[in-house]
Amino acid sequence: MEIPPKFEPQLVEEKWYDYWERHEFFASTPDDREPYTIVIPPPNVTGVLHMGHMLNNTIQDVLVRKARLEGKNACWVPGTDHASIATEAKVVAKLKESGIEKADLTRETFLKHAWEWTHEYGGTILKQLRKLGCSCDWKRTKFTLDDDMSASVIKVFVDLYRQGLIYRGYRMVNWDPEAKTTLSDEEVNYEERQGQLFYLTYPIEGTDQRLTIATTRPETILGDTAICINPNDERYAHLRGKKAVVPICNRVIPIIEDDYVDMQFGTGCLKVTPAHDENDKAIGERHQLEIIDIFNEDATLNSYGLHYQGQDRFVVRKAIVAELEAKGYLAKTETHINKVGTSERTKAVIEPRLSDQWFLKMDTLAKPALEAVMETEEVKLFPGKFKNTYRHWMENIRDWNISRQLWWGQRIPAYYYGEGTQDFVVAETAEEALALANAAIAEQGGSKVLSIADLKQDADVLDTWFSSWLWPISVFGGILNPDNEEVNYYYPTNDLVTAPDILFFWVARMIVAGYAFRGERPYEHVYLTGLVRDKQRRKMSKQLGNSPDALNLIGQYGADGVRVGLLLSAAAGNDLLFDEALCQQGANFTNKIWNALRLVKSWEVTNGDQPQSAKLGLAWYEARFNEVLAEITDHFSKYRISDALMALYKLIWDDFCSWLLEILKPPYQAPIDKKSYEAVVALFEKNLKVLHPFMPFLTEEVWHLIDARGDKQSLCVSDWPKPAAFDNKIITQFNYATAVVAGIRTIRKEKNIPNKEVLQLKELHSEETDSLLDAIIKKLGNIEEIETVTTPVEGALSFRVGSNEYFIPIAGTIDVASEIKKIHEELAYTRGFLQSVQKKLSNDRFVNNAPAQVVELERKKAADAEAKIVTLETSLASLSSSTH
RNA sequence: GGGCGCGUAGCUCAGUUGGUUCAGAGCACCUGGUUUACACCCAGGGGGUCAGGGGUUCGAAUCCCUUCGCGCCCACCA
Repeated sequence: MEIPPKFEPQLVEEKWYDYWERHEFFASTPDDREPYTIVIPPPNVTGVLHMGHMLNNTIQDVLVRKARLEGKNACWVPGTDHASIATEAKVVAKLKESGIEKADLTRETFLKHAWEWTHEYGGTILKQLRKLGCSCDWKRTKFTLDDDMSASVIKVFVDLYRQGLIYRGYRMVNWDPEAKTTLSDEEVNYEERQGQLFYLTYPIEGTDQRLTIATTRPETILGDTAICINPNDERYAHLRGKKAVVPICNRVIPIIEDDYVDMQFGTGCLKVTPAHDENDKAIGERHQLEIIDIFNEDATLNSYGLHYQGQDRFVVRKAIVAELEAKGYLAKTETHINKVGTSERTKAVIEPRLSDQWFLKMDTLAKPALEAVMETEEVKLFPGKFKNTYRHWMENIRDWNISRQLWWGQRIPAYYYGEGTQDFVVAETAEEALALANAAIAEQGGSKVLSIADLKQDADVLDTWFSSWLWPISVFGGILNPDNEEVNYYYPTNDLVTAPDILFFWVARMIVAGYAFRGERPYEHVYLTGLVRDKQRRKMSKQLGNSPDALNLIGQYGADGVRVGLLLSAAAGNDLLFDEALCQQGANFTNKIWNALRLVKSWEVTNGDQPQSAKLGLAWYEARFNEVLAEITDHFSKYRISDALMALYKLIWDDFCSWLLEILKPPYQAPIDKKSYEAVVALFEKNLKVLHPFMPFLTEEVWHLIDARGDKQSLCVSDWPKPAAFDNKIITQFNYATAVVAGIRTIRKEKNIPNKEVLQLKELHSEETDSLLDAIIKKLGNIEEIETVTTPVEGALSFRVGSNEYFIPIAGTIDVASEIKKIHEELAYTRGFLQSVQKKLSNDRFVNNAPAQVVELERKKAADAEAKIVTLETSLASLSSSTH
């Protein structure tokens, strides 16, 4: 069969992916085997594949494919997330483009548009994952808004409500005026900004005195309902019990006293605006202050804003400062750095806002999740450094605001039947709610009987994370049907692979949910990848335009090349500095393996004798393979995927290609013996098995070409090589031989002796070597004859390996002076080394305190060095005498 | 403001409980090489006061203290 000179990824990737899918190799159903389960971190349904996804999913695919090869029942559940804020924002923007405002649509019409959008773009990212080679069980694909997924969310909400863990509260929340919804604390980013601190003077009622307060938000004075001083502040003793007048709106407000006020900051007088600041709200509650909300939901001012009504808060800030200054209320202005909260999604500045919201009590729920990571280690984080961060968060967890003022998501199953804020019931269906509502009315002594039309369901939807925290359970139907075969078999899952930025949003909450709803961890290991950054360490982002197009990369370097490129630089938990050059390295590696295939396939096979060199080389590689396999196994157990790949990369490139294939390579146009050929094909196949999780397409193609029996099963369901004991001695011996070969090569290079020119080698033993090695040295050094000598050879170039010396006689004159110089240098180094070892050995405290084996080692080092010095001195003497 | 972590070759990073010639790997770089798998390659080579200083120890990249530089997380100071 003719093998093309180059590996063309484009030609084989689709072929093999179709083949895998057609044969349902990725499909999983419960059986007797040990399960291996991963649930995908569901990407945004309307998203496209970016570098972070590529990394995450490549790692997951490596783990899943390896488990599959190991004979486990591997199940990787794919799916997408409805991502309420992000998706709703996209839909709103798209509608706006066609001239439609969300506000003009009914909820039903809007949702119709959103679903259309979802159906149009929803499959994109999953198709892209196929291009990357991801071996998901596609028939299991789930979407967080699927009917059964939503039903699970609603059931959990109702259960938690009935346990008293969900409550409705009038609270200060993070308000995103652009998305017009609340955000959880985790969705707010704080940034330092240069702002200004304004000192404003307020008249004191009934006097001509004034007091001065400092504020960063002068526009909020219109919502002031008190001035607060510290009760211990003697400076302001005269203000006690008085009232102040708010400038511009001329409202009269009390002056109150509270310990909260820091006498050192600003002027020591604090304006209190309970509607727009969490601390002020707390003070307001302590002192029963009035609450005046001056903003509309888009953060323009409402009627309390007087002549500023309808204008944006930041516009008003400038304008009101000017007005205050003009009217003599502005004492001074200082620059001031403060932290400003912004929305993770829309980047809008967050407005603290009081509103009715739904909350989930977290303290008791969080406890088992904290213990699972910190104490029992039922859940292990990789790398472990994230444990501290996790603990800190879980120990200081606050109640979770789970309501969002959006339409895209699971609607809160609370039904209002009366005018009071507490006149509601919570139920999974409207019918059930009706029954509950009628019962509640009867209990309150009412006689009215309601119909479903009288119930008003809460307008808000649930936070997206309130659905995704159930993901590992709900994808197996474990919420609705807790004892079903699927969830019992696949849950708990094995590994979760995700980025650290959603450790709290998602990972921690899934652990909470796992213990809360199944009494068990959701997964055993959490592998936290780094963030993908560019070469300058900048985060990849659309705005910067520094994020390469994922599919373009695959087109350019092949899926295997991109996978290798990503993995090579992705130490767990470290940010990954993405450089396209790494994909090139990956592509080069595919080419290297391809050419190894072409070489092996080019050999003509006969029944001739197996050369000694081939026999030895094969035995060595067998041992070496097992040694590296053990290393790789160890790396995998520590989730050091990048190190596992690098070990394999070097094994194949250096040991297999550069050493073994060169040893086996028959002379030009000569055939190879059958025994060696079959052995090398078997070893090649073992390489492919271990390499398959990293480079699935290339390895599958080579697998079918290397030994084209025609009936061969797919590599992805073959078997992972069994770890085997290996012969350490042969590895040591072989290393000695390679050192001799390297010595010969160095001399060839230094003296410009072509590789083609056959040389003689003389060996002066001081330590015994295995003569079997000679075959390898001869072949790779292009040596005709190796002769053992007992005295240094005159008129020859020399080099040393260990304490043995090698001589290569060459025609023409030898530069004796440079040979002597070389030996002098080696001698100096070895003497220095011996001295430092002897110093150690003559130190009684070392000999007495160090472990015996360490001391023994030092003794051996000394003996070896002494032997080498003797060798060197003999050579030197011989060279010197030859000059006379 | 509090907490956590990092600083090793030009770059990205390994270096487990202090002890093999422990100062490493990959990439990059330098030199030479193309009739006979691969120039997407082969062979050879250079390169680091392990951030600085102090200490513990027979012995420190590794443990302790300190200085400098950097990153992340948490926090209501107007």
